[in-house]
Amino acid sequence: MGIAAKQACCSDATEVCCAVASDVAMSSGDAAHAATLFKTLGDPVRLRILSLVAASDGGELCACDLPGLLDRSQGTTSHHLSQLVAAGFLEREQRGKWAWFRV
Amino acid sequence: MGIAAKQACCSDATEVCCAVASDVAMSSGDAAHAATLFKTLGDPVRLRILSLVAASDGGELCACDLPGLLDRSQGTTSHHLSQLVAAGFLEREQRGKWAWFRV
DNA sequence: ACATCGTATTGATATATGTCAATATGTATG
DNA sequence: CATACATATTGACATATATCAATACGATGT
Repeated sequence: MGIAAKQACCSDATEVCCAVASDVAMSSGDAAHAATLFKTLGDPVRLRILSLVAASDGGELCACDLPGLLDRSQGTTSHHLSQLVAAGFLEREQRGKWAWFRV
Repeated sequence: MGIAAKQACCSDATEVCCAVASDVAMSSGDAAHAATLFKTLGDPVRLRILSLVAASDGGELCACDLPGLLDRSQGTTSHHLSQLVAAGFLEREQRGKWAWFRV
């Protein structure tokens, strides 16, 4: 019933004597923001995309290679690329009719 | 159609001259394992639990405080704690009838 | 043993997400 | 302009997940 927090600190003080965990810990907003970043990394296909881009020659990779490398449809790879770009993990550059991505 | 990978490397060599991205990049197994860890962190409630434990006095927190701190039911908080323990982010210790957690 | 309190598990439900097929958009080239 | 090709978007569907209420489990103390 929430006794522990009181026992740990300030149980006998009438004034504020120290910070409690709920004040020091990250806010709900911070947690929500950070969680979206982790969630973006929480898919094996997206992790592999990041790894492939980072390991590619020149640090960039063409979207045209991903369906073959990942064994996923073109639409699916495009979807994952969009998420990685939206989260700021990848940058997109259109060169001719190809789309290139770098970390 | 996957032309870029060939153009980037080895296009005119008959023998192996350098590593291609798909060999250097993380394997599907590695990606799957890492993704499960990120997925565990990809929930705002679990991030807040980790933060609260880390910020708690003595670095440990009683499960009894979480429903109040997180505004979630007892069953839900227990569920998240189990996931964090299973992923190795938290350790659980039973003391009396209370369960205490540390990072 | 019994009653009580804290925690874990189960069942149910709503929402989110990964996936593909199909279609649309856009970019170069005949 | 028309055609072909690369990428993005949409619709549909199956699975995963966060959540709660209810119940089961486990430990304490009377």
